[in-house]
Amino acid sequence: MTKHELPKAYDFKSTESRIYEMWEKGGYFKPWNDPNKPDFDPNVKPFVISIPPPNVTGELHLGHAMFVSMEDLMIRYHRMKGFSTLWVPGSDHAGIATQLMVERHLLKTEEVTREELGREEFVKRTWDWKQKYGSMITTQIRRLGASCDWDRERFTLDEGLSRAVREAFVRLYEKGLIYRGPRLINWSPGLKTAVSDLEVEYSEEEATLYYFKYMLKDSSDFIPVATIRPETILGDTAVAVHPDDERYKKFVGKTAIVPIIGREIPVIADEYVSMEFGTGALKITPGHDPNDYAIAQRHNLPIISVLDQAAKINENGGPYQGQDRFDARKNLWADMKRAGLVIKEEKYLTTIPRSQRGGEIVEPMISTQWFVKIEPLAEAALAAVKDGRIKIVPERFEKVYYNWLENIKDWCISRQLWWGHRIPVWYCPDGHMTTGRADPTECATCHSKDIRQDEDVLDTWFSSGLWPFSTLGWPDETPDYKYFYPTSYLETAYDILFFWVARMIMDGLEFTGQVPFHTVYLHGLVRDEIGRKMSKTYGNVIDPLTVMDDFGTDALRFTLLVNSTPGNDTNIDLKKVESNRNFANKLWNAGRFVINAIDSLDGGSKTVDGGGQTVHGQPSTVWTLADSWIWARLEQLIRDVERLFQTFQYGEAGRQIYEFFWSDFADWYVEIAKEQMKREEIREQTIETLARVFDLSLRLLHPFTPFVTEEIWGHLRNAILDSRISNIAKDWPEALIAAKWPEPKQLEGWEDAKIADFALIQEIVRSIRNLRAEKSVAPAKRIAANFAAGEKTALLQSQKSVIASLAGLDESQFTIQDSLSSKPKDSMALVIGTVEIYIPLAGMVDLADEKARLEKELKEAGSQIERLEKLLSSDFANKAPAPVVAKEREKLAAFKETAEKLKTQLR
RNA sequence: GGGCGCAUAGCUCAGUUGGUUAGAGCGUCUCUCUUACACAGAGAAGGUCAGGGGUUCGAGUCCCUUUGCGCCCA
Repeated sequence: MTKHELPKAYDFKSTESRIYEMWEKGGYFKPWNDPNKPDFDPNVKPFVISIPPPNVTGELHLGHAMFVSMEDLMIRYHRMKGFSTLWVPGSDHAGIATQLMVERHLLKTEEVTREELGREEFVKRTWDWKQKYGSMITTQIRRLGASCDWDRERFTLDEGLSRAVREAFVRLYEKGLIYRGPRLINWSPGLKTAVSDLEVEYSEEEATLYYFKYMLKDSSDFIPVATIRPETILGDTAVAVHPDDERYKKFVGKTAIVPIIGREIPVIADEYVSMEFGTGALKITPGHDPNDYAIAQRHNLPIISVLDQAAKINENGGPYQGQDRFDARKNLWADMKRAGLVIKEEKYLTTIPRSQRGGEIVEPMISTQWFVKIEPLAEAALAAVKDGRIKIVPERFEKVYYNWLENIKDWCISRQLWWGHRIPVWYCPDGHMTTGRADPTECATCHSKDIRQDEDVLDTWFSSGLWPFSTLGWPDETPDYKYFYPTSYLETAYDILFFWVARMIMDGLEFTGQVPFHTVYLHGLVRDEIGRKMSKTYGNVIDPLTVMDDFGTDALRFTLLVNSTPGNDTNIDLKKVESNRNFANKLWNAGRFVINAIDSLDGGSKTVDGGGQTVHGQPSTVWTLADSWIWARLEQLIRDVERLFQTFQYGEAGRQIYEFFWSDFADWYVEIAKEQMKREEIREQTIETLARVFDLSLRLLHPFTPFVTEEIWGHLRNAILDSRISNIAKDWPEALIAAKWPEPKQLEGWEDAKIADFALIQEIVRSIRNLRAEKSVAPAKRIAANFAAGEKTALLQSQKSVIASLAGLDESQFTIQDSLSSKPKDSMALVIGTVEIYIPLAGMVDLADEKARLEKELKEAGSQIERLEKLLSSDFANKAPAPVVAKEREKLAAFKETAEKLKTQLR
């Protein structure tokens, strides 16, 4: 009976929540150097990430799972490296999404609209909703293992953050960078609000192109015109043709008649008109088209709006007033047909602007809105990346970022919603505007007491843009702000580079004078197993909660982290998650083995270490080849992982750790350790090596798979502390989350030789196993073998029991000699480099088969020799670096020897 | 129209200072419940690295180009 018995399979269900609670209660998520505490040291370097705030009413999806996994990895790594690490959590109020959700809910449960409730009551109800459901998303984020400092959780509508929004607005206003006015904006008729350019998506769709006659006044002449949206004819204020167009030149300056409603409008000439497209003539509707709007500005044309807020025809639409935009289209067209104005209709592929939320067709409309004059901010933001103060990973997104900022347009920040930060501007009856950090009681211009606040709220992104500093206390110079700002990394998906990242950079520079972070890491989008976007219509949505239920959080995290590369989309396949659950189980079971081994040590205190070379503090004077090899491999791994982490190649790092753990540690070292533990003189050092290598492996894996590593590490630590080798864990903290990250060491010079020697042992073992499988030797059957090992005799002698146990050889019938006087009878021969192996398998040796097998190998060796001789006699030998050439020469020599041995066999 | 990405084993993907007959997981085929693990172990099959050209002693990797797919911006 062992002291620390563990179940046979890792049970993530009973582990994850317990571990998370332990971390959180233990204060491990908090920065160890806290500026609000008396022992604070301002010289300690912090590492800070602010979470991309999810919608407060959102539900966890794989996008969240991705960013949480990635950021938690970054945070845990830096925490283990000793940084005073802070991950600031929180959520945003998601104006449109939340308002819609609450509206729907109210309609369903109470059958009331928000208009019926009134603004104040509706906002109150929305807060109630937020109180009730607002913690759902953060609870789900916790489930992913997020090691955020929850005491510093923020919400964009909190008092502090609202004050930051107010401060930002007022500063911009006072600087003249915020203005209000009628402009052509994108109007969402369903939501009845303006949306920004970024919130409009364009999709290629089949539409109808309507051709009709624009009749000229007092004439039977007409100009043929085509349009996608006939209802906008009602708002036409000109017909435009190209100045060089021979067909229409003569009409320029004449008057055209708007169909049905009969308004007189000019025929103008403008170079913008394409002579090739459509009929070559353009109707100009400045109130409902951005290009027409620009033309109207040039020609001083009047602007007529024909749609109301619900996209119904307004009073300017004559007989069509009150009709929905699409009904009006049909009706007007029918009327025109009757009037003989219609030429034809044809199918036409065009881009249709749709609302990012809801998908309805967005209408360009003239509307009075608030805007941020963005150019000065954009210039500063551009410079910050260009001069390297901010680095974007992967680099190619810098170009995308430049392109956007160089062509940026003013940002429409007002929304006709109730849920959000109300615009802090008050109007008096004379139309004077008053703003300020505190609510005004009178008009600043005329001192009228009759003032009312603007009805609109700010775009949610206006507040998220302040996130990295507003969450730390800005505009106050709080201890947190002073110490933790600027933050370190900003990690998010590339699809919100413009929405959020660019705006944070602009705002950070404008309001704090500093870049808000020095590195932007962008991950890709998560798609389904064949690369499709997840959507409810496809029915291919994978719910991360279900995945965690089925395979555990670690498996999901590892899958997302290891199967993705920076900036590239990743397909999630449940098969992969399953295999990563198996990996967690592998860790668990390797842990059980190591812990059993530790428990099996006799009591009493450990004897004093010998001197000599050490690796990670362990004496190496009596190391076996396997011991040296696993250390060399582990040190190599630590160096590689460090390099990969520094260059943001987290996926590759994870793969390498996985590979090391499964293939090197579990498949080879553990198997050899079983043999070594039978030898009393090296038993303890073997167990120590198992414990130390396992410990370091868990540390490396912890940022990827925090739960299983924490759990098994805790058991490991207890087992070690209860054993005679307790000294190796004497400096370990109580939890892995707080353990020190393995630091890379310089090579000591012995490593390559040990790795090469071990590779020979592996090759020999594999060859024998292969032969056994080919010849269907029963797995349990111990067989005899005779080695002629030449210069490798001493090495192989020292590894005799290792080879025997791994290859299933009978040690009493296993000889290793320099050479054999004669080739053993009835044996099969294997040649590995200079080593010849004879396996006597009486009755199973078919001479013809045997000959064919050896000839095949000889042929292979021959072709290698040919290739290498050709290579080495080419320019390669002169121009390639010496070590590379030497390596190839060695290979050639080895193949030559193999070929010689094979030839002897065949004689 | 401008920009970017991808194309490697049946499938999904790694492969980042170019180093020499390419790796993983899953799937497939043998064998084994060997005292950590069948969520496992051992073995095997499977690729002209999309096509063409170039640079180089050497190209999956760098350059040009063609084709196909995807994304972003206008």
